[in-house]
Amino acid sequence: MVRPLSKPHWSEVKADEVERHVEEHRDELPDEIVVASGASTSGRLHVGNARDVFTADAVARVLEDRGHDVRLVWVSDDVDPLRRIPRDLEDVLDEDMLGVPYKGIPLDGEPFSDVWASRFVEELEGFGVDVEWVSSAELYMDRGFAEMVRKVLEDWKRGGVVEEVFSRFGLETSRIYMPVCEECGRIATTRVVDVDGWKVVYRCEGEHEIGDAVLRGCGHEGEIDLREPVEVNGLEVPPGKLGWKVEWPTRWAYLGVACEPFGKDHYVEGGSYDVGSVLVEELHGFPAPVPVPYEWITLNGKAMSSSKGYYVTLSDWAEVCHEEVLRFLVLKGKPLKHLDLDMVFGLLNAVDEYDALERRYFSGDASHREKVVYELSRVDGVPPECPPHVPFRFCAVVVQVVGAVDGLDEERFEAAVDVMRRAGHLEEEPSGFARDWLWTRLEKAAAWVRRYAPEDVKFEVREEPPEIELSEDEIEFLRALLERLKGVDETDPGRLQKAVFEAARAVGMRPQDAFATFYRVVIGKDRGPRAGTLISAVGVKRVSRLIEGCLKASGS
RNA sequence: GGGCCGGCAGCUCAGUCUGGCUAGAGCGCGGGACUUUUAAUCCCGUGGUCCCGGGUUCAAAUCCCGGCCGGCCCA
Repeated sequence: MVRPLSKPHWSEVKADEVERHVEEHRDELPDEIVVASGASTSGRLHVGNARDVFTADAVARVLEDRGHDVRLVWVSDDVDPLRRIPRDLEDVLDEDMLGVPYKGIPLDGEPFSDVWASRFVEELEGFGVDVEWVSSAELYMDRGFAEMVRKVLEDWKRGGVVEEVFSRFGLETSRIYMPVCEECGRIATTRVVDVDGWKVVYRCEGEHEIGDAVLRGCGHEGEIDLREPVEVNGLEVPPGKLGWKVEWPTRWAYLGVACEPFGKDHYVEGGSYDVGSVLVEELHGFPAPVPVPYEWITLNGKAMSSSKGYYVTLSDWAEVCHEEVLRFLVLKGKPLKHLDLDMVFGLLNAVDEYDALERRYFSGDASHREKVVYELSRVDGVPPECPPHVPFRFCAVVVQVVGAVDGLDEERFEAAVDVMRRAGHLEEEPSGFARDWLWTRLEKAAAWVRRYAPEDVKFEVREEPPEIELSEDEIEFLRALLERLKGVDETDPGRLQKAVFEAARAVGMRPQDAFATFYRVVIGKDRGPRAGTLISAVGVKRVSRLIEGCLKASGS
């Protein structure tokens, strides 16, 4: 047995599987390999929804690299009934929107679901994912899909495959199709009474638990045509939708899906993938796609939820960190691994880890699997050179030192580069790509400081000398420090660090007390970034001015 | 009741699919650079019942069977 030189990444293993699948079902599948992903558009879409897409994108990218034509589609589930009013929209949406399909809920004149979907698709572009957005509502309004729906309902009416498969799994078929009530606009309260060709007779009645509410049917009895949209709140919505367990397989067959990632909740015995796989084969004569079940992304250990307003969006992430780092976090581990997001220290560690990987990639020390992870993490291909990895957490200090937390300009950028240079983080003068890269990192670090940095790592260098009460020792210490700062090379943080320490020793003060005094004078806190680095960054002149001013203002 | 996933260093995990070098990394911890507070940097060091039991094998963290514990999901 020859030991393989390097092991494949999970995306490659999946791609192998998809290739075999496509080979085996050449007659039933389209020429282009369709990799599907999707989400329910019931509210703002977040990084949890992005795992689905990144996972699909990874498999798609590998297949593309192998020379296949691939379609990456993303389906927005927008005909589902609204279960609860999202927290961010409590003031905007009315209770009577509950039970109405998302597509029929207006938000600034646009369907509620399209607002979320289009925003998400746009965000995905920024993360290097180009999806073909397919709206479920539009599918239902498509003639070809409507024909498949009719086929399903006819089969159901005569007690065919659907009934047989459902009962095999111990499931009921009573809610196999949900018409939209033309009277009240809700989809959650209707029942099919009869099916006849394109016509579906329904009644809006009974009590239905949905979310935390109980909805009562309006009593309307009507008839819809599977080909004709219905108007709800001035918006055009499909006449109804299939129950999820039939809708999914029907969609696979219609779109020709060969591979699809989905949340692990669907991947259980008797769950929707299980039932769907059997249905799609027996009803539509189409092979079930290669499944890629994945775990949820949690935020500080808790599930993200758009309806509860507890989430991080792709835009949130991109504001405070590199897009690649999120892709990296999602793609490095197998899809079924838990991934817990922590926007504070977890984020800093993730950037370090990503930087280290990037360095190995460029030095040629990366294993095969690492190379794949790195390349899959990239938004826009491999950069022309290895970026100048000034640690992200150091950048978070630097932006505060140069006063760029609220915005970066040329002058502050130069000051920041100066600090990095003195701190020994730059091997050569950054230009072109390296410069742009540093600019981006500094901007993101600044945003991170604004939004996520804990209080104890935040600080601001004083503009004016403070008036504070100083003990004799402290006065002595500050004078000694001032003296020592005079001749010191300000580009040498180590030397400056020593100067503080020597000054403390000269007056017999405990170093930690001396340092605390120093920080109080310069940044108004008891602690701060390493003193030498701070003085070097701020400049001896400015520090001296603060100390002198403070001594004067404090009456010494 | 069933399913999926996980269990390896103090912590978070990689390695398990495809059995094979001495079981790794980061963080932590100890020490040093520097008599120093800090999620600044570098260096050195520390750290293990790979959940338990059995089986297969020349060889098991890895494969098989049976348990235990935890998380999640379906019903």
